[in-house]
Amino acid sequence: MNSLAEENYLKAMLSLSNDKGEVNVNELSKRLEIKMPTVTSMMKKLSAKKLVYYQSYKPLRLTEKGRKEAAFIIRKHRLTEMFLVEKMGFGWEEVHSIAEQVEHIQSAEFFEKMDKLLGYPKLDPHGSPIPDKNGKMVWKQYRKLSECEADEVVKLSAVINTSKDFLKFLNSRHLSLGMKLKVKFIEQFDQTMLVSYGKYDKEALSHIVCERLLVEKV
Amino acid sequence: MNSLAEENYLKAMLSLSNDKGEVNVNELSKRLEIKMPTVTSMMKKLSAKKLVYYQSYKPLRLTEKGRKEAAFIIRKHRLTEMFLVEKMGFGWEEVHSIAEQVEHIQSAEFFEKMDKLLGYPKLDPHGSPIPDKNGKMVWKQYRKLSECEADEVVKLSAVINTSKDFLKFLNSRHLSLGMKLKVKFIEQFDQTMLVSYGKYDKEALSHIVCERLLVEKV
DNA sequence: GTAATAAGTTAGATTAAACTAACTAATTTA
DNA sequence: TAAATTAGTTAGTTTAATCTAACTTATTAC
Repeated sequence: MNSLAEENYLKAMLSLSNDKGEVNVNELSKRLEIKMPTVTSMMKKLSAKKLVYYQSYKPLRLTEKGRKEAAFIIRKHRLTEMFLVEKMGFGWEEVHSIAEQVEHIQSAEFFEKMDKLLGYPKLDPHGSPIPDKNGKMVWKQYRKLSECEADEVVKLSAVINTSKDFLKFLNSRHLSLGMKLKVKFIEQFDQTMLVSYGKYDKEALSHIVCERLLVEKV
Repeated sequence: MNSLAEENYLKAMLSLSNDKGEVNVNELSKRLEIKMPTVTSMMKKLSAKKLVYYQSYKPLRLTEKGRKEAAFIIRKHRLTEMFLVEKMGFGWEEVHSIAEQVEHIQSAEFFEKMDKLLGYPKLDPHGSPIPDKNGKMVWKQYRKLSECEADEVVKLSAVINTSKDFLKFLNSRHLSLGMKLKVKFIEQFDQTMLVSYGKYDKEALSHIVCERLLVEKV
C-alpha cells in the first residue's frame, strides 16, 4: 500500500511524463510544490519499492508497476469527477479539488460502483480519457485551438487546464464541450482569435486561452 | 484545519464520552488502538487548540468547539453511509470502512449535495442519528433487545456495532431495521433469546447479539 | 489502611515527509 | 571552450505522530 504522499508523486509523474516516459526532478518539484531535495529522496524510496527507475542525474521514469498504480489513481480521480458532475449535480469547475481527495480512497468496489452507475464512461467532464481497469489510457488526437487557421470549423472536445478559474472563465463565455467553433480571424500581433460559436459571432479569445482548448475535426 | 489524526481523536472522544461528556485516556487508547502516551500527547495538542479540556490525571472532555467539530465528522460519516446504501447500492455491512475514509473529505458542498440528494435523512443505515449542521444529535430512547422480557413485541430500530462481521451475521439471519420481533423465550442459563420475526418462528440469538440490537415499542 | 493493580505521565527514540544550506554535475551562453 | 546558469544531490534539521521504558498517581482489594 502506498501513502498519500507516494500516490501524489506517482500521479504527477504519469501526468508529466513525455513521449519517452521521462520526467525531470525539477518539473516534478514544481508541479507538486515540493522542493527538489525532497523529490530526490522520495524517488529513492519509490525506486526501492520498484515503482520508479532512478539513477542520479538521469531523467526519472515510472516502472510498469508504477505506471499502472499511477493510472489507477488517475482513473479514480476522473471517475470521481464524472460522478460528481453526472450524479451529484456539480459544475465542471467545482469537481477537481474534491476529486483530488476522493482519488485516495482505498476501495475498489467504491469506484466499480461509480463506473457502473455512470455506464462505463470513457471521458471525464473535461474531455480527458479515463484509464481502464488495466491502466490503459489513450488520448484522442486533438489539436489546440491555437494551432487552427482562419475559417476552420472544429469541435471543442477537451480542456487542458482544469482549474476553477479557467473553467469559470469558460462558463462566463458559455463555452462547453461538444460545441462547434469557427475561427473568424487571428490577430497576428498577439495571436488573439475571434471565434464564432452558439450565440456569439466574434468572441475574442486570447492565445493563453486558445492553447488550453483542445479541438477535433467536425 | 485539523489533521486526519486529530479528526480521528475528536470523533472517538465524542462517540465514547459518557453522560457527563467524559472519556478516559485508556478508553480512547483502546478504541483508537494507539498507546496511552501518544493519546496523552495528542490531548495536550488538542487542548492547545481549544478543542479539549485537559488536566493531568483527570477525565478528558471536549470543549464546545471540539464537540461541534467531532459532530460534524460523524455527520459526514453517517451521510456517507446513507449515500452509499441509498444511492450507490451498497449493503449496510459494506459501508463503514468506506465512510471512515470519506468522512475526512474537506468540502462542505460535497456533503450538502449528499444530504439534499438523500432528502435530509435523520438516521443512517444502522439507525444512528445524523447530527444536523449545528452539530446537534439526539438518540431516540431505545432499549437493548437483551433488556426485553418474554412475550414482548418490539421493533428493531438500530444496531450498536457496525462491523462487517456482525452485520453479515444479521444478514444471514435475515434481520433488518424496522422488523417486528417477538421474544418467545429467554434461556436463564446464558440469556440466549428465542425470537420470532418474519419467517422465523424460534430463532436463537445469543446475549452478545441481543445486547447489540436496539429496539423500541411497536 | 496498606499493598497490589490499573491508569496516566514523562523522557527519549523512531519514521515519514517536509525543509535549508552547501555542494556537484550538466547544460547553456557568450 | 571557459564561465555562468540551471538541475540535481548530500547532509543535516524540523514537525507530526507514533512507539517503549520507566516513573507517578489513582483505584481496588484484602
